[in-house]
Amino acid sequence: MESRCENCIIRQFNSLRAMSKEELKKVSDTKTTKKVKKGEPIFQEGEKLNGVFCVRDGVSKLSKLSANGKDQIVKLATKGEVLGQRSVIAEECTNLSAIAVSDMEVCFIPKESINTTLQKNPNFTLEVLRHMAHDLKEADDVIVNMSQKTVKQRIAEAFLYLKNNFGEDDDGFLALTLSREDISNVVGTATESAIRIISEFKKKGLIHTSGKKVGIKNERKLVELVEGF
Amino acid sequence: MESRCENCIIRQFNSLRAMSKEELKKVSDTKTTKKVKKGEPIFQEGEKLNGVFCVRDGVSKLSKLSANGKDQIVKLATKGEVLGQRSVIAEECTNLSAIAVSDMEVCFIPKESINTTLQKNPNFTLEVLRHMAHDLKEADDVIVNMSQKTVKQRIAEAFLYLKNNFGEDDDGFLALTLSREDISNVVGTATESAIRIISEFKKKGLIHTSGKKVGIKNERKLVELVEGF
DNA sequence: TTAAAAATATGACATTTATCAGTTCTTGTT
DNA sequence: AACAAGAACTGATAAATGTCATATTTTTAA
Repeated sequence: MESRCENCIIRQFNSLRAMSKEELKKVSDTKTTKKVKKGEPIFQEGEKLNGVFCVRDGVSKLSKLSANGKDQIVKLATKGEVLGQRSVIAEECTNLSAIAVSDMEVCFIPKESINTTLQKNPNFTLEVLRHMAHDLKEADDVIVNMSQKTVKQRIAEAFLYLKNNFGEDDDGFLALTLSREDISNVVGTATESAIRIISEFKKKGLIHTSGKKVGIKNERKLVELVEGF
Repeated sequence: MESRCENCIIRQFNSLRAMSKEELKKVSDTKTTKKVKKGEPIFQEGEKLNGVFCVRDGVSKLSKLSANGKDQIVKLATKGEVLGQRSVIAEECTNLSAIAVSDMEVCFIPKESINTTLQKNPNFTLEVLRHMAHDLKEADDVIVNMSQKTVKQRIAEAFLYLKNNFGEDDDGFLALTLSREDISNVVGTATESAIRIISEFKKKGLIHTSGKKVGIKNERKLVELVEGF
């Protein structure tokens, strides 16, 4: 059967590729595969995770509830990414919720498999470390964007990000469709403000929309906007 | 002499404690100690680092220049923290500048010592990984604060953070004194806005000031403010 | 298919924050 | 001690963003 980790291509994109044949076999024997419908949670902020989730298909938003009751989306995770790693490694409850933004297929890998490999396979640990170093750098960038760019710039950037990371469909719309609320939670603004700016972008010919779908029409101008004209 | 890593207490607070006796000896033989005056850089954004810096004394701000020419301070690093780890591990140029906020003493450890230990000592790698996992969580929190809290709340939180992490002096002022500009760069706002809010806090009896020094007068109210009453 | 619910959109207005211009206070230097 | 340079501060005003109310469209489910 093709659902053995040893044969899974997804693995090539994450730290699991540093596992040995035997380690992978063990993982494969203990893992379980699970389908998650759009809108359903994979896990919730504050939960104690018994393992990590490897995304085989679909996209998940990683978000954190703020004191004022709004969710802040910290990251969008797609095919190949491993969710819950941070909290399993730090042996803490997770600080983020993971909710499916599209229908998903994820593999659950019990933390024991991860932990014993971390203890025994320095290459694996190093690989995980490198991934986390990368995530940390991205988080730094997000901090700077959040505090130094205007909402308009952040929304423009979000669209460019969606295009670069998830591509476009045949009709030229962004392949990943987010609700206006999700967009506002990515850039950290009020939903109405996001909607207003999206309308403005449309009027100015930077994007085109159809329902909640958004397509990029003038990428150059969007880039200029992000960089401050 | 007491400047050998094996005897350095600072080490207890960071991932170096997971090194073996021999590894520490090697580190100690290759490390160099350096004094950095307040305001001087340890390294600058974009530099390629040939090693990491272990903070023995003093405080450094880690910041990133934004497109609009303002610095965003991402973290304040103090005694025991290791700077430059992320970029050495990811083998990338550093994404942050490190500038001394008070007079400092740091040890430079060449990356070779770090890398060989990462290859050979899984415990060390795991320890570094745990630290980075912690940093990542903190970064997530900062993102949420930046996007969901008002400037007023962020400044209040910054003062509480400074008290909790650096303590107070004998006269009840925060032990770490930051310029108004640095404060504004921590919370991501214009210097004038930060000053205005600090004046307001003073009028309301939440803090007291003397020159650039700030002391917390009513911690409870500050906490309430951060949490949104 | 249609009614109800949810999401999107828009307007009016309040609030927050940035910007610019200028003054006063500190600090370090000679 | 005097002065220059840089911080800190204040006011006036503009710009950005949030909030609330309401209309319209889209989606969902009976």
